[in-house]
Amino acid sequence: MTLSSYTNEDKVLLAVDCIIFGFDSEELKLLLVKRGFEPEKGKWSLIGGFLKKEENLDIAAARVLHHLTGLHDIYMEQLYTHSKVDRDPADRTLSVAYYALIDIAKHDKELIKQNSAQWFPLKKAPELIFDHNEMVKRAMARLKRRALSKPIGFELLPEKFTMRQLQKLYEAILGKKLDKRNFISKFNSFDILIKLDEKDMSSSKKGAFLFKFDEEKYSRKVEDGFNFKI
Amino acid sequence: MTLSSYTNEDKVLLAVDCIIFGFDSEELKLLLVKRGFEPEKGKWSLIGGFLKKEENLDIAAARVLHHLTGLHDIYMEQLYTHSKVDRDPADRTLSVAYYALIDIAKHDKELIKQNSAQWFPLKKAPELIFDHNEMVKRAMARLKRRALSKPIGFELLPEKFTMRQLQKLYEAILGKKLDKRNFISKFNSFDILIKLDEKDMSSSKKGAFLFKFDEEKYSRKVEDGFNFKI
DNA sequence: TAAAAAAAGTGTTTATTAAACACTTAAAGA
DNA sequence: TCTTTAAGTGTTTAATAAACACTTTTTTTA
Repeated sequence: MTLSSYTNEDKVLLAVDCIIFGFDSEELKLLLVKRGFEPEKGKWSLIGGFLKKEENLDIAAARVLHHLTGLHDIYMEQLYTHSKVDRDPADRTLSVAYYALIDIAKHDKELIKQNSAQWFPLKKAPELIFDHNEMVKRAMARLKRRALSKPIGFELLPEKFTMRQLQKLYEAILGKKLDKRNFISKFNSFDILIKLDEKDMSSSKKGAFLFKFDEEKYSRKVEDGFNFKI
Repeated sequence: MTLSSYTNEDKVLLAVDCIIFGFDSEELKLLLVKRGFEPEKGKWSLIGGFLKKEENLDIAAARVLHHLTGLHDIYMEQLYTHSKVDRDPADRTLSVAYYALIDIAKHDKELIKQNSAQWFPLKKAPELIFDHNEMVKRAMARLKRRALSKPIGFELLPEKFTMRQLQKLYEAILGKKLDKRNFISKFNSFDILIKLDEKDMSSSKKGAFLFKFDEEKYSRKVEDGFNFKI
């Protein structure tokens, strides 16, 4: 077989942009950077970078995220490829949006400061460059959808968490208040949490039991086709 | 503001590949082409083409589809961007998968013959080149998901259809038998069908009433946030 | 040291939705 | 006129979702 090459076709620049979500026990946050180069220098932006020849997109997105936060092995998912012809005034560039869920306590605070990055509550995030606002909107919609069908939220929580934190997180993602008793009994029916003997004393006098996610039970249930619909 | 250009970054070829679904009253079908050039010449493939500098992806996908079928204004949706480094042995190429839903009766039969394209029942489709099998799998999953949350199926049916055809379509998409009475009462509860005075006599002696989709009512319900969950 | 405050924890009832189920009707063809 | 074939039509039961309020524990304060 002869390998011909597609010599007469147009080539384009391909960027990846990451919508990085965090959660601080109260609200969802977004990690943004102040752009250090033209065009749109000084404005807020998602973190991004260009795909290199020897990478696939997942690798490129992980590299970009690692570069900003120092974190490895982060939950990321490809969202959508944005291609409006004039989306970047500097050059014909397409961008593949990825979203990432990280435990807000874990990233390298020095590193993000060096990169002039900053956490913003989702509702108070500034206007972003190019089509980044649309990317965030899409990411939010996907996150909501995922949260309703699998227990994705654990990526955003510390290893040990209280039921209240878990509920607050779901409330933040879904954008509505949930009933405490219904939420807990729903979640208990999944049977994927381990109740610890420890209590978290930071938010009440009585203290609240800590739980952790039982990855093993979870994987088994996924294999069995269990439905985690909230 | 000075527009700098990203001069040192790698550029890549970007293809679009279309998963084209049709429905023939019995089963879902896929429109495939026999590839006329190397690499993998003579094997079956999704239809595809390269993104041109002056197009966005939606336009490119529509162009590719129109070129094969002669059809305009087809329901298409971007699915996923495939980026494995060696996915195309000829050149470093990424591909954005789109899926399309068309009324199998409408396309230009001559044109597809000229392009050595052919309809295959989904279950009897041949092995495809590159990562096209994976693309089809993803498309099928998306179609299933969409069918459960909005009445997407009308794109696959002729303008007038019987309730039986509609049910068969959903059965084909969801991959399971549905109860006739439950299906009809569910669909009636959406209140987006117009019952015509005509009957289709082709499949029974009694004849079955024809219906058509009420786009106007549907749009109003979408605006009101109505949930079309099957 | 008793009362107030503050969040944790815990079940039951009711409403809604989904699933299971079978006979009658209409018309053509033998 | 009897047989055949698919169309058409409601009700009952099961499962899931939603609504709902009081008790417990411990610290702080009067």
